[in-house]
This record gives sequence, structure tokens and C-alpha cells, in this order.
Amino acid sequence: MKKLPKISESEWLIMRVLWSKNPLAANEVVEALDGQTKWKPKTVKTLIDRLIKKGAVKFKKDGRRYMYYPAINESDCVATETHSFVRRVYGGTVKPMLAAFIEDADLSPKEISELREILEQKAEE
Amino acid sequence: MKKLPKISESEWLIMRVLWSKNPLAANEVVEALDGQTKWKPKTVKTLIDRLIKKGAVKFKKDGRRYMYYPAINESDCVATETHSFVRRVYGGTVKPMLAAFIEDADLSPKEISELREILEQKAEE
DNA sequence: GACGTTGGATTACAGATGTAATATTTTAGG
DNA sequence: CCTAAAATATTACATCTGTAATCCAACGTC
Repeated sequence: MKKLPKISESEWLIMRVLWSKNPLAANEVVEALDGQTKWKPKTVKTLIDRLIKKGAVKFKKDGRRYMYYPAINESDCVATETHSFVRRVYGGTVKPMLAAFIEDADLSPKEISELREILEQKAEE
Repeated sequence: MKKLPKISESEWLIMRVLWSKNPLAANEVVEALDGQTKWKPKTVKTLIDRLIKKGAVKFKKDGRRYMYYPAINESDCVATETHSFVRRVYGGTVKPMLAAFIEDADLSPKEISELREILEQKAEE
């Protein structure tokens, strides 16, 4: 797995848009973010440009405009970010936090049983 | 609850040292970090100064030197950071996050069974 | 064909961050 | 007392981030 670039807080919003649907033109990204942020279109374009420079996004020409799409895998990014978060904030000790979250989160019965299954898998290792 | 300052990645390491034991002199913080980072003592001092400026750390004089201690609550910071993380990376959907955490975490068999029990409780509600 | 519109390219600019070095003050030791 | 050691205070500086604005080129419109 290749090295993933660091994605900043704002850039994450762009990436999540592009992961959920792509390729998109710049103005489509702007529209997809409508309501989520108060960014001007130029701001969105800057963020896209930076993601391209970082190698997180690629584009292809469609006539006069560019169509953007992710160049890196969502699951990989999420896993990396999660790992770094756990180490930073919890120093690696996750269990108390998981417990609190499970208590607190509004989980559906289906989600609960899925999580139980994951834990069973873990227990068998 | 008062507003918490933003704590950067590097600053988190300092805060975790001070939360685990305080008050500490600057050189004691440096020692506590030994092995965890390759920072020079001056770097550690800079980070402490910034945390003071942000209001995250306070100090009192002990003769010629300062003794540092946290000015903000660990649980509050962890909760805030976790919330922001979940929104940024998972867009607020908790279950995939929990799944990733469980996969990622290095859980002991005991911890796993404790979590399973919590989930069982949840399932019965 | 001149002109406004739309999209891309270039430039801006302050504050945060990582990572220290240098300068100064205080103090303990000779 | 004077000096080296230890702590603190001040300064440094390149990047990264957030948040755009301005400039330019191509297109479709009247």
C-alpha cells in the first residue's frame, strides 16, 4: 500500500464528496457541499488543487473543464487516520473509549449484532 | 464547561504527559517523553509555552523554575477531539467507526469479552 | 466580432505547526 | 565574587491551513 498524503480537516470534506460520487466537475463539488460549509467556490477550487498536488485527487479533461476523482482509497485513509487518532488522543488505550462510545451511541439492533460479530471474530484469533 | 483550545498533534503528547502526572518541571516533561519522540529539549519547551498561551497549561513557581500542570480536563478534551474526529472522518456515522476501532485496537481477550458483554446488554434493551 | 460568463491558473496573506537556535537571567559551586 | 550550568525568554523560519481574490482564456450570445 502506497504512502498516503496528509489530508487536512477541510480537505476531508472534499474527499468524502469525491468518494461518494465521481468524477465530478469543480462546480459539482461546490454544489455537493452546499449547506455543509460556507465556502466560496474559489475556496473549494483551492482545496481541490491542493489535493491534486498531494496526489489525493486526479482529474481528466472533459471538453473545457476538468472532472475530478479520488486517487487514493477511502478505507485506507480512514484506517490510517483512525490509527493516528487513537494513538494521539488515547495513547493507544482504546477499550475505555470504546465502552463509552457503545454505551452512548444510538445503535440499531442490526448494528449491535454486527459489532458483536466483529468481536466474536476477534475473540477467535 | 469552558471552551477548549485546539491542541495540535505534537501538543497532545505534552498534554498526555501532564495529565498522567503533574506538576512537572520542563526537564521532567522532556524525560517523560524520552523514547516517544526525538524532540530536543528546546522543542518541548516551545510546545509547553504554546500550551500556556492557549490556556491549556498553567504553572507555578518552585524556586527558580516553573512547575507545569494541565489547566483543562482530560475527559473533556478527549470527548471533544473524538467528536470532531468522528465527524471529519466518518461523517458522523458511528458504527463504521466503532468497527474500525475494534479492528484496529489491540484488545486483550478480557477486554473483548467485556465489550461483548456491553453489547449484549445493549441488545436486550 | 465585442462582451459577459464560466472555469482554470496564479497570487495572497495571516495564523498554526513543527522544529529548533540564540540570548539572557539566575544560581550553585569553586 | 566570578563563572559555568541550568532555566527561562526571545527569535527564527519553512510549511501547512483556511480562506479567498485577481487574472486570463475559451465559449456562447447578441
